[in-house]
Amino acid sequence: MSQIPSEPVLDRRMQILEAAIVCFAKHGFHQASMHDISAEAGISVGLIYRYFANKEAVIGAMADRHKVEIQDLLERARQAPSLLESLEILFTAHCCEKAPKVQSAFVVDLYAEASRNPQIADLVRDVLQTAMDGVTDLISRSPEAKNGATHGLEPHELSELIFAVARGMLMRDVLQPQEMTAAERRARQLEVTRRLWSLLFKHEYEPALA
Amino acid sequence: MSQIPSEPVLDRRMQILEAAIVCFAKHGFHQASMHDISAEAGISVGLIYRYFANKEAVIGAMADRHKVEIQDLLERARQAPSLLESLEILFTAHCCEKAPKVQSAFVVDLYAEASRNPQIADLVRDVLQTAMDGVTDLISRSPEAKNGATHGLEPHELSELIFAVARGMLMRDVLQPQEMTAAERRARQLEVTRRLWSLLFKHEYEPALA
DNA sequence: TGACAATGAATGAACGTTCATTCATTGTCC
DNA sequence: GGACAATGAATGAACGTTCATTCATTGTCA
Repeated sequence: MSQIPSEPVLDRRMQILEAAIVCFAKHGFHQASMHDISAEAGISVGLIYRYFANKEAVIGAMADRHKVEIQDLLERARQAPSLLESLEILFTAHCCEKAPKVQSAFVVDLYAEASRNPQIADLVRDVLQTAMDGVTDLISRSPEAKNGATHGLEPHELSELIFAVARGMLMRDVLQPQEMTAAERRARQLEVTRRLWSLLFKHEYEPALA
Repeated sequence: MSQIPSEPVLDRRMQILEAAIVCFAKHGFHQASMHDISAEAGISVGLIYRYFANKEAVIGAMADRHKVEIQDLLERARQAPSLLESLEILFTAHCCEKAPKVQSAFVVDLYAEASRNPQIADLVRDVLQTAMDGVTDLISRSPEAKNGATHGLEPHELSELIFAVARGMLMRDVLQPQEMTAAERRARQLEVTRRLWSLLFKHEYEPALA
């Protein structure tokens, strides 16, 4: 098979969503106009309406896509050989794949939108719950938890702290004055991950900092 | 002298800002119209323009006010008798004074705005730096730090983690389906604070959970 | 030719902002 | 005190612009 797109409709949708995330991150959901998106995608305004009912639907589809991405990420984290490495995957992928700052800005905007759009809030809450359950499970199965190296905290409590830190770092990202390189950002995130890991789980490993 | 307000101008500005934060939290900076704000304040649209050059200036003034509030908060935290109590003040005041969810939504929106408005980003970064310096200082002076109970982490590293968790909790707040009571919210925040404190600083105190 | 993909000018609603106008209050003079 | 002038806070209709959305038209391929 060459690359016949079995669903050219899906390709168009993806093309539009790809453009949309760039515009949303650059201007915010409501500041980004449909003309901006169509220009970014290199198509006409009207065509967007062939694939999405309206702007809300584009935002909704973006949130859905984000959900799938998070689930993929969690699956990858699950397959890591150690808990630390799982956490490293979770903490670095979230902000370092693709365009770094675009992702962060989009997620912060998504939460801002969630604060006043109950539909988006439901979706984000659902994603978050799934991801947190995944990490809770990851912790439960880890040797660290089985060896009682968790300071008496329950896996779900640790998971909550881990996600709080992850969100907090994400928020900080959007303040960064100019683009860091993906490598710099990754290094910084790894440092935080290790620091957090060494605090949350008892370690006879190395004395904290890298 | 009876109670002649020496600066009625400031009162009007405050009245407008009070209305603005409600509208901004409810609809977001750019979704809240000047008409919304004037209606909430119970005045006419035109009057807003007597006290603020334009909408941007209202947003800027809100951010400035937030800066002052944070500095007050830090001052209060500084006066607490112990590090744990300082942290409790920092973690609870931020979300529990006044209207709880309004504050959180406003701050998340502020960060979203910062991601694309360099002027706002500068302001938020400045506030954050001041606050973090304050907490770093607080930690440095604490008995915990002097007794080497900080897991080998520097005060500023601990401060970074503390603020990351605080921001992360704030983001989570906006997902809460319906308003919690201030008391519930406070209880939850205190639990997280204690959990974090017991992880960051070595404790022969009580075994973690309340 | 017919069916469908794609265009982009046109539409109307909503927005930020302006400004001519109103009117309660204050000051001034007899 | 009473008549009148001056003030400027407050109003809200109106303006120009932007935006989401529509749809008549054009392009494309089988």
